[in-house]
Amino acid sequence: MSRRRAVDYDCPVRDVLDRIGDAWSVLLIIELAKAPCRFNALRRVVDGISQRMLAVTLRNLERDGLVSRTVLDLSPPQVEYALTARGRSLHGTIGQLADWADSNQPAIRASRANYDAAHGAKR
Amino acid sequence: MSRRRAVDYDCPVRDVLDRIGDAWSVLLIIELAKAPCRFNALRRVVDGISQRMLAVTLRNLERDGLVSRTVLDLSPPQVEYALTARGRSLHGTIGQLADWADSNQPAIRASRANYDAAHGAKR
DNA sequence: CCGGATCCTATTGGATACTG
DNA sequence: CAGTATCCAATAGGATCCGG
Repeated sequence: MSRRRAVDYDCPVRDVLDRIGDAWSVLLIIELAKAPCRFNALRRVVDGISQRMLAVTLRNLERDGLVSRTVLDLSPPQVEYALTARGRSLHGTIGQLADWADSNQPAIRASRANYDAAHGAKR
Repeated sequence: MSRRRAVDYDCPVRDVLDRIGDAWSVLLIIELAKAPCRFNALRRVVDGISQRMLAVTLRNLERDGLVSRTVLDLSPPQVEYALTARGRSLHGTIGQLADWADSNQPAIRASRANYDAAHGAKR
């Protein structure tokens, strides 16, 4: 995901962190946690994601067994994406982090402003 | 951190996710959770991190008030890095995720292997 | 010992156009 | 509708050299 490290640190947490780290995965998981959704619907609701990244991210999530992909053979064709049990489980865990983020966001913002003021404003 | 999105999605969780997402921050937090540590000592223990990224990452962590930086005026100079209370708090939350990662790692690995087998092996 | 400044390459990811 | 393929600009990050 991110740059591949020179020495590939074999930490079991890395895989998950890489997935969490990328901007869109989490957004998609959160969105799909609300309800299953189709490709273009996701595209509209996520706002800002490119078609390419949506496809790539969904494929990765599916590959990890976090999201299921169901092709409905209709015309026009439809594909439904939904969280798997594992995906929902991860969503729960992410919730912890989101809570932490929410409650610490103001303090962090403040720290940053403070830091930037102390050191050269725009670094 | 990652690419800046065209439409800057103003989600309070993003900041934290970006920090978590980057490879080294979490590693450093985990390391510093064990004990405060000096620059080059960190460099040795983290293994694979470049001098530049260590400096950059530490600076970001300090900026967010997650890590404290204490200059000991000795010869040779020493700088001690340590988790702040907020840093420790985040470390705790990360623990949740690490646990999830540990217990789901095998299943994820399996899913990937399975997926890769089903679709063109190396995609 | 701690780190900033540079240089340079690999990767990321948006835009666009095309297919089933 | 649901993607894939190609092109290309921007960035991340390693290597290296240097100063405090």
